[in-house]
Amino acid sequence: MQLYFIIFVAMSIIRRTKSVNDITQFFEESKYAVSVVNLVERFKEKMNKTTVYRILDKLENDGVIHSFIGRDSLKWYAKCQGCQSGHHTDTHPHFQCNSCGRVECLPVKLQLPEIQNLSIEYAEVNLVGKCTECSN
Amino acid sequence: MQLYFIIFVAMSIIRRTKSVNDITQFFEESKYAVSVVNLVERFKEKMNKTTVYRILDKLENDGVIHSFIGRDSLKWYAKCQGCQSGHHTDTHPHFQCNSCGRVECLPVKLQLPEIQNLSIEYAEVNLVGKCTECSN
DNA sequence: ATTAATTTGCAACCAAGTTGCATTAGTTGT
DNA sequence: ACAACTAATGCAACTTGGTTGCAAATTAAT
Repeated sequence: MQLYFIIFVAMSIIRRTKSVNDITQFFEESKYAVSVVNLVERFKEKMNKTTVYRILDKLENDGVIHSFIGRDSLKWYAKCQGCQSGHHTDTHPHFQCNSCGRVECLPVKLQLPEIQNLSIEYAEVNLVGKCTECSN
Repeated sequence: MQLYFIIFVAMSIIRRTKSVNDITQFFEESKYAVSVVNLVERFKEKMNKTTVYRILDKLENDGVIHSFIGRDSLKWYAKCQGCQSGHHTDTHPHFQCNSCGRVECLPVKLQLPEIQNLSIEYAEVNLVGKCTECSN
């Protein structure tokens, strides 16, 4: 309830388009990462797939969401926590359950290996395995 | 020179098809990972793209090469060191230089984070940055 | 040598993602 | 309130990585 109120206020103040709001709100409420095909399917009644792609690009540039490429070659999106515009420092690992397919962001700091003579700008870490519910 | 001899002997003993040999030999000689588009382009005079895809699948299943998905959504291949058939335990990180585009396997053991209640089967780690030559 | 099994090429297809352009919606100035 | 402008959206066509079905060719088996 509070969440909806906050979203409503944010919508009123920032004044974005209806489409951008729809997708933004979806990410606010979603706990897991979502693939781009899923998003296009999910919003196909409300907007064109081109629009979905464009809004996702925009939201990513604005630091609202971040993306990564899954083992399925698809682009997956999830909301950012602590990412600034154009500077996604929050390169946490992503976990995909190969049983139920669910993808989630892991709240873990990565310790990147120090490689001689290589300057690493960011890391993409995808962990694949079984989630809690599927391993029971 | 020794390398060529070894390849020749291996070719004679294992008796694979010409196409499989061409691609296998390419990976023996190549130091870096190669994208699938590059491979199709590289062998387009010698064989059909369907054949390339099929051989890559086969070689990966046989544990000769391994693949990973790059930030460009493309499938990249590199030769395996110490991978057994169907069991790619050697999940080392891959590094892609975002200046020259070169992709290489890093001979580094990964320390995967222990996540509660998640059983992680494998990890895909892609590091992006600048390589030695490009950072000078 | 004839048959059976594998491999390859080809064309058509599928799906993710992009582009150009016309249309609509939203903003601003007068 | 209306015209003029700007930004957002829809649509269709296109590009590209990847797959599939089937026929032709090559290789292996009897």
